[in-house]
Amino acid sequence: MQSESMDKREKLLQTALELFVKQGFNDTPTSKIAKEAGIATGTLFYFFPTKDELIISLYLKLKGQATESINVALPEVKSTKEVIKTYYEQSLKWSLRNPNEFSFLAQFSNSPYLKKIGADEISAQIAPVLRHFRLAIEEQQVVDIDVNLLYALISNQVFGVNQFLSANKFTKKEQHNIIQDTFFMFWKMIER
Amino acid sequence: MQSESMDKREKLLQTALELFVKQGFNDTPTSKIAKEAGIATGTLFYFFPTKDELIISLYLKLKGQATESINVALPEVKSTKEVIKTYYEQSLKWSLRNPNEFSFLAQFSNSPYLKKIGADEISAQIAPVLRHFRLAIEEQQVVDIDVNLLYALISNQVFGVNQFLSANKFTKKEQHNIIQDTFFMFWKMIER
DNA sequence: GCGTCGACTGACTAAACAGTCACTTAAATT
DNA sequence: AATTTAAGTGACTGTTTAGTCAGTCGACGC
Repeated sequence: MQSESMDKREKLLQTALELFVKQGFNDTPTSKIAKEAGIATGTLFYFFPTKDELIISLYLKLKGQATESINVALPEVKSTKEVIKTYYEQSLKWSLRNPNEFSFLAQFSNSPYLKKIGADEISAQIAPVLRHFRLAIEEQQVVDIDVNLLYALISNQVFGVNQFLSANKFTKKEQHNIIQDTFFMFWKMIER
Repeated sequence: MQSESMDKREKLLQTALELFVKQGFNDTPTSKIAKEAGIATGTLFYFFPTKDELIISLYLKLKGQATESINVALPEVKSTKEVIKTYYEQSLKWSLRNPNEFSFLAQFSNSPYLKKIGADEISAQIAPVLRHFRLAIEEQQVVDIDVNLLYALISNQVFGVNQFLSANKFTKKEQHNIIQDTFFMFWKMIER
């Protein structure tokens, strides 16, 4: 039956995502998640021992999905500039394709829940990207700044542009142009 | 006694800030806030009819403080570039001087609580800054982009640099240099 | 056709919660 | 001196919450 029936664990995570984004962690009791998902509360705690672990599982799953989706498009063959451009575009496109997921990640990352995750667990995920950035700096293609600062700059520019694009209604074409233009600006900022 | 005894309303907001930043909205009951502040729970609800209103009051107070502290340093006489630079520096310095306040604002802004505030209330607060940015664009000192996009870019770069500076231990001098350098980069990005 | 095992259930409970209310206190007003 | 008013109290309550538990159910080997 695995192929036909919805995996209940997944269904719970999916429902939790929607409710957390809409109502916040505070105002979404586990009972509501289970009810909305059409699953017994006992089942929720069968899969996730506590509400905190449900929230953290959801974060790790979504963070993993985003990272994977972005990294898949980063083949080694491209030039350094192309790698950074691809990272920028893919991050932005993922965030626009998955607004709920992105919103949840932002909410989680800016809450005290973030501290409940091991720092290594985070740095492990961004390590491959940092390697690319480090390379770009060593090749002297890019200004000589701390690689973590570079990472913070690009991430937060992606966040800002997402904010702007989400707050307005643009056509696909307009969106594409804004992404291109803002990357051009970003590159101007960091190129040596 | 007003000058000697701590204003209880203020004391409650102050205590709430610390607990919200440390534990999140979820895990900070009103009873804990009152107890920690050494004030009866009834008094909390005397000043703030609901927990939500306490949270929103705190947000509005802090957002106002930040805005005021930044705007005070924006005299009209300066050149356009100086105005943007001052805005950048002041934002960053306020965030570094007030880490708890900044953390709370980030947590609030990325949570569903934000939607409980009128959009006008927010746009009213950033209006003066946007006027400056609009002027800079009209003067052709800066690339011709939507002023809201410019605002998003500068805000999020401030956020990113704050993240980087907070995550590391720098001397005042190093901090100052990083602020200068990143503004220089930012200006390179947006100058025409 | 018996036993076990993992997925799943939902009524239940103990604790915690936001918010109430009858009351006190102290200062200002009349 | 009497009265009103506003600030402040904390025990209390009805509700909600996260989490439990005794047990159902079908599958699958034996």
